[in-house]
Amino acid sequence: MNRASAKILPKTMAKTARVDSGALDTLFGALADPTRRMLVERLLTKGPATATTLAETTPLTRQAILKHLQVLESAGLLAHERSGREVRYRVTPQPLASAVGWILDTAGQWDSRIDRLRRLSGSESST
Amino acid sequence: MNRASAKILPKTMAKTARVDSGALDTLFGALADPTRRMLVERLLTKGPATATTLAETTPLTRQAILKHLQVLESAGLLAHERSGREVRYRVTPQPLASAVGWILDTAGQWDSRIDRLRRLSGSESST
DNA sequence: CCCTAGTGCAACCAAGTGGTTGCAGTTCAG
DNA sequence: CTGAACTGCAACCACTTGGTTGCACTAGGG
Repeated sequence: MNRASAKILPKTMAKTARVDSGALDTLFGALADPTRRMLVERLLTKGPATATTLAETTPLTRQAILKHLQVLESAGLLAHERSGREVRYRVTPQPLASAVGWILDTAGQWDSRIDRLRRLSGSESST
Repeated sequence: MNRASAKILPKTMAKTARVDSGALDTLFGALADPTRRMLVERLLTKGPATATTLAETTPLTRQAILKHLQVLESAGLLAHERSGREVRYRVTPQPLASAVGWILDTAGQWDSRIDRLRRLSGSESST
């Protein structure tokens, strides 16, 4: 998503959601990296943590992790708060709804096999 | 998704979650570009088309569009078929289920606000 | 058969990404 | 106060990415 900023998109998509495409760019872009997804999962399961702490359990340097955290934060998936000399990051998963929104909305243009998608979405923890 | 090699995803994705991270990389990566999302939407709403045709309605060259189509195809979102001297691309949205799967699964780790996500999933196009 | 429309490379380029190292600034503990 | 532990920049590097141009190849149509 390098030279992407304001690209022209057809108005054919005049229906739902419409989280401006830039947001989707950074959102999907943030999600497109395994390290970043790992960080999100980690922060979700083990709670808020600092870049330094997170870096300890990876082969990456603190700075690399920091950059990832910042990418995630700029996508709205994280927030940070300072506590003393530490900076703790936590997940703010709301933007994920935009992603799911776009996907479902888009797939909705499609045939009827969308039903499979819908069912899938609902079968994650129940059946 | 730069240093990530292209992976092929099995069509046996009846089970959503755990789609191996490489597939999610290319999937989210493919979705992280507005031009690419535009192409998917276009192909969905107006049906299959060739790279040349698609390029006519954008400021980009045929080759640029072609590259995007190939990225989408390697993410499993498109398939192409030759017909005479034309090559027609069509959307194969199944992989989107993986994306939704990961998101819902991940967000499921979270609190209970996941409910909002769930509701969103079910309210996009209540046809 | 020859011409044309359409596809398929491959080279090339600028800018973006993921990652590193090094160092300066801050905050807490003795 | 002094030092250790953290955070915050900034420079730098190799590799990817999105895009271009140019040209060879292929399939049909007159």
